[in-house]
Amino acid sequence: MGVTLKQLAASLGLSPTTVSRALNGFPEVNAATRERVRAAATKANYHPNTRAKSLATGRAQAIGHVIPVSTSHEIVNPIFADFIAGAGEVYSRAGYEMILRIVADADEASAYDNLIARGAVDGIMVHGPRVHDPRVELLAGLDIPFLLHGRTSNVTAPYSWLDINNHRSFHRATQFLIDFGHRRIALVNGLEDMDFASRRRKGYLEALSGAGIEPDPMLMRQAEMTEPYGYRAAQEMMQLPDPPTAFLASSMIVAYGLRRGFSDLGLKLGRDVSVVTHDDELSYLPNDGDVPMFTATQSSVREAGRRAARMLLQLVTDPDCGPLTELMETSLVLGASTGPASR
Amino acid sequence: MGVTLKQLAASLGLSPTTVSRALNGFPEVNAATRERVRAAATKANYHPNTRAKSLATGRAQAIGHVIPVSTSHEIVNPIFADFIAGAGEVYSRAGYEMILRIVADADEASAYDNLIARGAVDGIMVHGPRVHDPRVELLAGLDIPFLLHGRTSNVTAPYSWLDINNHRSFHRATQFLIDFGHRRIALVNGLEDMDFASRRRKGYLEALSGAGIEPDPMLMRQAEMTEPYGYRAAQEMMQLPDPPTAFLASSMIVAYGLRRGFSDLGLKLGRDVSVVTHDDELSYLPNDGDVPMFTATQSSVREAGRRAARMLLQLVTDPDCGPLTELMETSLVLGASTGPASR
DNA sequence: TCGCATTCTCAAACCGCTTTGGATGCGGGC
DNA sequence: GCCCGCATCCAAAGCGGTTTGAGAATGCGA
Repeated sequence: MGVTLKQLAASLGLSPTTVSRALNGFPEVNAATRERVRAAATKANYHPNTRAKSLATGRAQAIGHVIPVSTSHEIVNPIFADFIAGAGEVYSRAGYEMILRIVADADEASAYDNLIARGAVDGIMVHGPRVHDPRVELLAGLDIPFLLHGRTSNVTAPYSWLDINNHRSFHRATQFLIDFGHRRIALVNGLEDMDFASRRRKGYLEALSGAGIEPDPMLMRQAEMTEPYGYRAAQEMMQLPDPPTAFLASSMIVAYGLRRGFSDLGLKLGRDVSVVTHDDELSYLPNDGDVPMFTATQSSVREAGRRAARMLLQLVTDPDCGPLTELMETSLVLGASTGPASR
Repeated sequence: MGVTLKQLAASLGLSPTTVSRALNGFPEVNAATRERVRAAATKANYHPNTRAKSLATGRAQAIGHVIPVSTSHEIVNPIFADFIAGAGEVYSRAGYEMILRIVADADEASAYDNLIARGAVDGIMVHGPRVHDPRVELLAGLDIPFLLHGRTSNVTAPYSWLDINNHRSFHRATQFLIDFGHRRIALVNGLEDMDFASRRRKGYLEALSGAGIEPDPMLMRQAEMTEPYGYRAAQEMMQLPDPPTAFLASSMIVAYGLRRGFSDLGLKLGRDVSVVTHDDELSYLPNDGDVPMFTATQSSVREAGRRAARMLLQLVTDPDCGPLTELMETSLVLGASTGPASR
């Protein structure tokens, strides 16, 4: 609907070639002409048609994000919003478009090759990798740059990823609770076929065994990370014959659920029972203030989005820059939700 | 990177024209030929290049979503994720791509005309409309179908929107509390330059005045809807000389904050103090069960996304189908957070 | 004044698809 | 036998840009 290059050229009495080169900064065009062209372009609100441009150049100038929505649970992980906000920032600055596909996880494979075969994107961001995730091999065979937010555990070939150190993070958190004298420590985890959750569990188990504590299956749960899940975990585990004195939560949302569970049981967080949660620093669930409400392993998923986007763009511009990987450490921030074991 | 139409045609000994028509279901092609083409296409994993196709047809087969992120607060409204999940479902079924732009609200205007001038999208979904929102007029002048999720209050010309009945919703909620004997009712609102928040406030005020209750500025707040905001509102308002006996919350997140505030004051929800909240039915904050935790004005934002997407696609396919509008009613669901005024 | 190297500009091909306007071959009615 | 209509297929012209390979204009030295 906008002005076309041809029209602009005609209005200036120049050829499309010259106008194109003028706008794209090629050296072989007179400085005065270039200025004249630039002025006319902004005046006419000329923007090159993306589709035409990318057809001609062969680059789509777009990155695809495929968000899986589990068909069984229909849950949209709230961290996507912040991650995407971070990534989006970087893309627009770099002149890239973000194209988003929401797919039921069953259709995911076809979503990728559809996206690629159609030439719609130059690169792909893979969300929510599972422990065994066929997508990595699928994408590796497809000859397009891609990057995982997270990792997967069954792939030997190198690939690009950005992840937080879930293992160390939960190892440290567990160790911290142990150092406070806790021995009955519960893990309220996300679904453990998700790679991040699986790593957290390993970190937790290693810390326990390092301290000679036998893991108790009654104290380990996994589920979709909703608030009521946290609530039920608190309620039910606290009624065990030998209840936990501390909890590890996989997200702030779950931690809120735990907190509500305790408060309904008349238990005070940080005194009667301790909680360490992972905190993705979602913008609407800030865990800050003079003393943050929760002791947390903290890492901004928004920042992760920014970094992941930058890495992926680098892979797109220079496909041979090799697999890029980044492991972000979390910080363990002391809040009001932890205290020494009382008994 | 995939097979091109030309290659496919060559491999079949046919012209590109025929192959194109065969695949697109034109009648002037022999049934046997068509089958042959189809078979070859699936075998070669042929997908038409989106950019080329849309260049040729003039339709982008894409819808743009512009998500404003307030520069001052850097808050990403969590409802976007669910709304977009709903819309995305509809788009993929209809063969449309969703392209997402995250923009600081200052740059929003330019984001729109950039998107359009580049011919990147066939339609635009407008998020988070404010009471006075220049975007509607801007878009109206741009000759592209668009639809607001929400409304704006300062525009006289008709435009397409899908909204929930915020006014009636909060009017009913307030009335419900009044019927329970509450007279000191607090409103913990979102930012009131947002249109939805402004309408909720009006509904609230009208119900109060209908009952002859003088609104008290001390009982009305507005801010970005975070959990700590709810917490502080509860803490501070309950320490007023004449504290409220009931609260209206603008979102589940705020309601959780309120709840935590009360519980820290030793007050029990539904007995000592009542809360009615709006519930967008976010997937990770379900308010259900035998007796939902909160009495709530309930409306699925996921479903809103689906409907809005369908409406927008209709506007795209038939631009003359006139401004489309839909006002979704919320249901007032009774939960455990409300009870008769005690004093 | 001419020749030649520099600048600057342009015509045309191309990216991968759709679509218009024929072309071809065949059978049937007259 | 001729002409027409129908069923199939195709060549070529776009869509709106970029890019290659030249051509025109200019400046300079000889």
